[in-house]
Order: sequence, then structure tokens, then C-alpha cells
Amino acid sequence: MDRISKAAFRRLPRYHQILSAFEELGREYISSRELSEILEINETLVRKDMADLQIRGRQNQGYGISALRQRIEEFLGLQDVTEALVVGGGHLGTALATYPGFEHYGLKIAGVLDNDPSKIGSMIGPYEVVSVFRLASMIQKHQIKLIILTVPKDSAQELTDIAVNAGVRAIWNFTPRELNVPEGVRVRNEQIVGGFMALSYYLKNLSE
Amino acid sequence: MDRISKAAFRRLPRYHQILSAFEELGREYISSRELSEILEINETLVRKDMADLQIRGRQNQGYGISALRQRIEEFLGLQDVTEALVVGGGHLGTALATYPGFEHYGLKIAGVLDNDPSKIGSMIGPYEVVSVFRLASMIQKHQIKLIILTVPKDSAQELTDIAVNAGVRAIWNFTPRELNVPEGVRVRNEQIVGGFMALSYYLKNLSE
DNA sequence: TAGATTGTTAATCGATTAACAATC
DNA sequence: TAGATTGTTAATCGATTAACAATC
Repeated sequence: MDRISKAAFRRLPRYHQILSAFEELGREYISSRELSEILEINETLVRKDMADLQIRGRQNQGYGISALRQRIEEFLGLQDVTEALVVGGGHLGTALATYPGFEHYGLKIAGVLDNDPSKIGSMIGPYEVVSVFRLASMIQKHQIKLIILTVPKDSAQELTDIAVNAGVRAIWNFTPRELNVPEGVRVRNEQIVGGFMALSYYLKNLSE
Repeated sequence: MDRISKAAFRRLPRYHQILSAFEELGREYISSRELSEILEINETLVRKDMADLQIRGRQNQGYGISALRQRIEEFLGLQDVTEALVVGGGHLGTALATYPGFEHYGLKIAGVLDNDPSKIGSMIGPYEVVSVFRLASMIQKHQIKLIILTVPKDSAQELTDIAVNAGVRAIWNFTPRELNVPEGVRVRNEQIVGGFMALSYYLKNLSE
């Protein structure tokens, strides 16, 4: 059904963020020109993206912000609830389990797991930390399709295997490890340090 | 001097990660074939990237892992130390301030700042939390070129302005807000929720 | 009306891939 | 030698941009 280019797909979160911000300010329309300037991309590209989303603008006014935001949400499936388990209750897991605003995107944290006996039973935000040994059973019980992986890299693959066997179909991977998964399971790697590398290159070449 | 394509540039962190992992295992060479399979990209593309980095492989053996890793580090400037301030001492700021392994990339956290009086003076890992009012003076004192921004989105722009005026040249932005910066200042946006959006799309379209 | 803006097509640009020669 | 592999060129593919007609 819906088809947009990979490159356009990657721009959707940024469009969404800008639209939400303008909406909060009470703005109703935004032109391709404005969007293009904020994102530092070409104006025509914005219009092409809108056309791909089957969104039509208005001459002289631009695109309806609210309709456009909702269209992106619909396209990405953000209007349905996705339940996820946070696997790893360290600082990063805690940050993600309590991240403000995930609920606006349909992301609901169903629980937090950890392997440290001293953490199990303690609270992380509203969640009581559960033993990682219960990973498979929790996935099955709640029909979880997504896990958020924030464990030390040496246990990343093992836990992935358990989760996939239990029925998980997507892994949001915050560990610095490439994961091996069977066909039909999607991994999204958030290699934190990658962002720093890009900035490091820039800083190193400042003087030139 | 060094010139590689944008697309190749974005692949460098992933190459680096794989090379480090293989190096730990004691492997000395890796072929373009192996790299291409792990990254799920074309074999020729790997060889082109290596050529762009001016790295030469060996017939029948592949590329020297250690030399290649070092070449990437040199290219990205990871061998020099970059000092950064973490601005925002919430869960995410804490996670980043104490992230294990940043030092391997030359990233040194010089301090953590927060605006919450009850946090100031407390410890986050080895860092005593400092008032955000001291942002400009700390930047100047330590000649900081990079800040890691993990504050609530409503104060993001204000703190950015202060940091830029004080001499910061790069901002690693973990807030869900597009920042306005003058020419010559680089922003890297880590829109956390963007990663989820891609997975949400996948999960929504599973059955098709 | 003139100006601002969308929407679309064709041209261009950049990235990836196929083909294949070179060589250990 | 045969097989495995790199390195490079040319072909292809995909994404972006320029040009411009349409229209409110």
C-alpha cells in the first residue's frame, strides 16, 4: 500500500517533531519553504515528501499542520499502542523506561527487567524491576513484539535469542553490538557513540 | 585533505564497532565479504569505502583489522581527547555522563550541570553536579568545544545560546527540539523517538 | 492583478552495484 | 594451478534539485 522512499522515511520523525512544536504554538499552516529552512533541505524535496504521503497543501497557505502530523502518525502506526519491555535497568534503561512523552507515540513500557538480584523488586519509575529470567514468560504473557535492549554488550545476543524465540519481532538496540536475528525480525541500532564520532570529525577539522 | 562521501562517513561508526569486536576476539584480518554480510551491504561497497579511506587490503586475506580500526579513529579524530560538558543531570544525562567506554573514543566528560538546586552538589558518577548558571564560565575555563544537551526541551534553545556565546562549536542534542545555531556551530540531533518510529512502522505492517 | 505558493516533470547528482582484471 | 580475494571502471539505480505550469 503506502510506499515512500527510504530517504523520505528517515525524514518523517523530524517533520513530526517540527509539526508538533508549531501545533503547540497554535499555528495552523506551514509552507514547504519554512519546513525546508528548519530542516536545511530543499523546498521541492519537502513538497515531494508531502506528495508521497498523499497530503495536499493549499495554495498561498501551505500544509495543514494538524492533518499532516496525524497523517505521519497514521503512516507510522503511532496511533496504535505498542507495548515494549525494557531489558536492562541501568542508567540508560532507566532513562528510557521513564522517558517523558513516549506515550504520545503509542509506546507503552510494559515492564523493566534486570539480572542484578539487588535491583530486582526495586522500583524504576512506576515499574517494579523483574528478573531477566522471566523475559520469555513476560513476552508471551503480554504478547510483546518489541524489546528495548540496554544491557551490557556481552549479554546482548543471548537475550536477543531468548526474546526472539519467545515471539519478539523488533529490537531497539542500544548496546554497541551488532545482533544476529532471523529473517522477519527487525533491529534498530542506536549506536550512541556514532553521534559523537560525527561531531569529533567536525571539531577536529575546525581550523581548515 | 581526506574526502569521503556522506554515505560512507555514516558507515564508519559501524565499521569501527565491528572491527573492535573482532579485534577483541584476536582476529587479525577481515574480508570485505565478511564485513558486507554483517552490515548487510554490498561487498563492493565495502571495498570502495576502504579505498576511500586509503586502506589497502591483502589478496586472499582481507583487511588488517587493527590498522583499519586505527585509520578510522585517525580519520574521525578519535585519538585526540575531546572534553565535553553534560548539560542536564536527569536519567539520560546520568546515563551519558557515566557511559562506559566513551574514553576509548577520546570523549572525556569534564562535568555535569543541572538547574535543580536539590541536585547541585550531589554526585553523578565521579562528577559533582554544578549549577547551570556556571555553564558559560565552565566552557571558558576548560575551553570546552562540545556540550551534551539532555535538558527539558523548553530550556534547550536558551542553554544552546549561552553555550555558543561562550565558545562551544558542537552540540550533541538529545532533546526533542531543533536548535537554532549560527554558522560554524554543528548540531547532531539524537531524536530518540525517531528510532521507535521506524520500528513502529515495521510492526504495524507485519502481517502484509 | 501580482505575489505566494503548491505540484509535477525532467535533469542532475550522488551512491550503489555489476563486471571483470589483477594477484597472492 | 585453482580459488579467494582486492581494486577499479562503467552501468545502474535512487534521491535531489531545477524549471515551470497551475492556482488561490
